[in-house]
Order: sequence, then C-alpha cells, then structure tokens
Amino acid sequence: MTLRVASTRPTEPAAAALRLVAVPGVAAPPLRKRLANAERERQIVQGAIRFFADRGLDGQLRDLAREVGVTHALLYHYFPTKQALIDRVYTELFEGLWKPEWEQILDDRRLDPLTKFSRFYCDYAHAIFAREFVRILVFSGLSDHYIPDRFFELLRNRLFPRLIRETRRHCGVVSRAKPSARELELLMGLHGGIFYIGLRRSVYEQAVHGAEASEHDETYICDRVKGYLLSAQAVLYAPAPAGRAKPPRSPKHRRG
Amino acid sequence: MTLRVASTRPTEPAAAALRLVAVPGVAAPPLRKRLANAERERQIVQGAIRFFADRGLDGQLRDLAREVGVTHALLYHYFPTKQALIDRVYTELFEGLWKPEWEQILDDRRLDPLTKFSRFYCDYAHAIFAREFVRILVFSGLSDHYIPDRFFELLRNRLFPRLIRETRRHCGVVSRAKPSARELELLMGLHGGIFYIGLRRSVYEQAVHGAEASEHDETYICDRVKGYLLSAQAVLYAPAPAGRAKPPRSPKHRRG
DNA sequence: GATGCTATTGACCAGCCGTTCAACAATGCT
DNA sequence: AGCATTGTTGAACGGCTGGTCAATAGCATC
Repeated sequence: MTLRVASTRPTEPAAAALRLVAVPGVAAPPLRKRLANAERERQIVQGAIRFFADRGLDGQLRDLAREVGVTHALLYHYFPTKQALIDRVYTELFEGLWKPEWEQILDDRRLDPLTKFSRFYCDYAHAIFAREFVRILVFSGLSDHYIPDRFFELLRNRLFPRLIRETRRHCGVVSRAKPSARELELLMGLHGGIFYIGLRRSVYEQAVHGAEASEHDETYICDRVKGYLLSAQAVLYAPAPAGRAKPPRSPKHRRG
Repeated sequence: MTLRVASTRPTEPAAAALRLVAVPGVAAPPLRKRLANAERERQIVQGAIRFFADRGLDGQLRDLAREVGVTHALLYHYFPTKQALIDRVYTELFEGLWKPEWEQILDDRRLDPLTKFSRFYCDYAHAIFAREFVRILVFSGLSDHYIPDRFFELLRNRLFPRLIRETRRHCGVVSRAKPSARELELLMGLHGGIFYIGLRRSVYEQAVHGAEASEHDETYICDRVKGYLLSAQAVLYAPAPAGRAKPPRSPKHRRG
C-alpha cells in the first residue's frame, strides 16, 4: 500500500490537494487519473494476466486492483463479474497465440522435414514458453480445463497431423492413413518433452542443469528434433529385423 | 449435505434418536462414531490427499471434512492448522514415492542400458502417474514449490547421473565427466516427455489419441527409450560428419 | 452400570472476498 | 465558466473461511 493519504477521512476539501504532495522515500502515489475507457481496460486486462498467472485464478480482486493501481470497485465498471474478467484473460491469452505461419512452414514444399520440424519447434517454443501462458494453461487445466481443451483441439487438428505427415515423409513412408496411436505417442514424446522445458521454467522454477539455458534453447530443441526423426525411422517404420525385439520384461506385464 | 436432522435446533434429547432413523432414499447419515486416534487420523490424511489433489490447496476445510464424514472442527483436533495438514499431505505423498529398487536396476551390472532404461521408466511411470501425486506436484509447483523442489533434488542426485552414465555406456563413450548441459537436456527430452503423459491424463484430462492408452504405456515408453538412446548416439556422441549440420535458420537467431 | 477419558460436535468469531451503489471528480463540450 | 458525461472511489453487505471453545457423547475400564 503506497497511499499515505488518510483514507479513513471522508471526502474532505483538502484531500485532493494532499494527494499531490510527494511523500519522500515513497513512490508517488498514483493519484486519481481518469483514463480513456479502452486504455484503462487494457491496463486491467494486462494486469489481470500477470496477476492471475502469478497467484492463480483464486487471486483476490483487491490485490489485482492494487497492482493495477486502482480500486477493486473499478474492476466492476469494466467487467460485470470476476469470472467475466477471467474469461477475458482466457481469450486474450488464447487469441494471437497460434501463428498461421507455423502451418505455412510445415506445408512449405521447398523445405525438408528436419528443417520444418526444427524451425517450427524453435519458434513454437519461443512463443509457448511465456510464463503467463504456461502458468495459466496449467491453472486452467487444474480447474476448468478451458485453455487446455481449446489448445489441444488446435494441436490435434492443425499441428499433429502435419507433424506426423512430415515424420512419415522423412522416413520415406508413403501413407495418408490416420496417424496411429503409436505414431502419435512417439510424437507426444517430442512435443511433451519440449513443453516440459516451459514447465520447469515457469511452474517448477527449477533449472535442472546448471546454466540458465534460455539462450541455448535452439540447440537443445534441434537435438531433440533430430533424435525424434531418427528414432521414428528406427522404431516405427523400420522393417522388423529377424532378431527378437527383446521385451523389457517388467514386473507386471499384463495386457488388457 | 445428506444430513436430514434439523441442524439448527440446539441439542435436544430426541436428536440422538433421530440420527438413527433411516431416511428413505438418502444414504444413511454418518452417525457420530468414535474412532481410534490413529485410525481417524489416517482417514483424514487420505481424504485430504484426494481432496487437495482435486480442489487444490485452496480447498475449504469444511468441504474436506464433509467428504471425510466429520465436522471441520474435528480436523483441528488432529492438526493445529490447515498448513500443518497440507504439510502432512506433502510428506505422506513424498515418502514412499522413491523406490530404492530403481537405483538397483540402474546399477545392476548384468543389465544392458536399454533394458535398464526400459524397466526403470516403465515402473517409474507406473508409480508417478498417480493422479494425486501429479496434481499435487503441480499445485505445489504453482504455489510454494515444496514438492517440486524436493522431487527434483531427488532426480538430480539419484537419477539423472545414473541415466547419463548408462546413456554414455550405451553409446560406447567412456567418461566420468560431469554430465554436460547438452547431455542433460537430451535426457530431459525423454524424461519430460514421459512425465507429460501423466500431465495429459491428470491435469489436462485430454486423451490426445483416440484410445485410452493406459494399457499400452509400456509399448510407448519403450519406443521412446529406444529412440532416446539411438538419438544420443547420433546427436551427442557421433563423430562430427564432414557435411555441415544445417542450422534451422529460425526468424530470430540472435545469440546473447 | 457407573466413571473417566477424549473424540466429536455446534456455535461462534474475526477477517476475507465478490459484489453493489451512491457520491464524487476529471475531462470534453458549449 | 458552466454543464453533462462517465471514470473512479469509499463504504457497506452478505456469504465464506480458518480457527477457537465449551459442551456432548462414545468407548474402555472397573
């Protein structure tokens, strides 16, 4: 609370003047400023994104308002209810997330699959690793599922089919069959492993290896992409060798 | 609320008798039962694990109490504060999680790296994918970090070094050097990708591919393990081929 | 069956939180 | 300068929530 003006005193003529005196050692109190409707709304939404990403969707409106520098009552001038504000945060966060150019890259006939995968995942990671997005995605997943539901729908429809297609192409497989569960699962290994980077950073806040690797993301991602394409070749589409594919013989090995 | 007894009426002699009449169509109200201290405590802790995993650590004690079938005041007979109960849930969830046999598997000199990886990750996945654990891990990560901090410490100290060692052995590399960031990151690709399975199931609650794959986890995990070891060989330790390793040439390619 | 121990409860408290509203004041218009 | 518009606020309300406590009642023991 940076306000130093006696807030209990009810509207006193001197109050307005008092607001203008600079309190030494304290940031200038945000005096009552009347903003354009759209401008203030933008402020609130941006503040809400940061706030809810930090404190979760259960964060208190009074705290959010304080961070934005307004009274919590003002929030109700712009949004009828807290849920409406959250919904706005959701859509704000969601739209503008998906870049159409990603699909262009993956459909570009001049590029080979490895290049497509690498370029796409480097850029995708860059976009997806925003702290706000990762955390609200997870918060939402733990409660109402709104963001994950929409997000996975996007992935399922626009991304995974293309990636499987390119995987097959890379491996010299010609097929337009629906991606098999096994193909998808191998891809999910790559995809999930990359998302895990964002999870470690924005949720666990653990730097697993010594360096803060943000700078080297691309190297690591390219490593993984190469590895994925290589293993797809060997694991999914390789002609079954004569030798037995030694099963792991785990403790319980039931098969439904 | 299944209680049909007028709860506003203050202690009336007939109240006790009323509790015993079965209300038709409603589950018999849990009449006041006096349990052994340890037994009730176990009930509460188990209930709390399920409850907090579902509703998050912000869940209300009154709701938890209702699920357990007691009054929320009783919780304070066993735990001095809500945080104490959460701490208990944390330790309960955490201890008994790590199986020493995992280290035995990875250190077993009679097994080859592929077998070690496969057996370990199949069993690890089986243990780690418990809905309660995954969700509380994430809840905790989003708030106090207690569980992820401890969990990653475990992974960093007991698991990753062994896995890197086995990776090198599989690739015919002899070195006792500290794992490099690049080695670790490739491993994190595998590890995170596997954890992502649990995330999809217990947090997003999205079945990415058609089938509910719980039964086939082992197949998919073995695929990924094979792929990882293969790619480690090719990506990390392969003698650099004469040809250029085509860089992905992403839009922004700055290097701090 | 009486007694003691304590597990269990209902009632209560203080503070928190979403929501409402009348009053106020910054800005634009005339 | 005066006025209308409306962005902004303080105060209040009702329900929720963690926590407390005296009173009650199940169980063991004799």
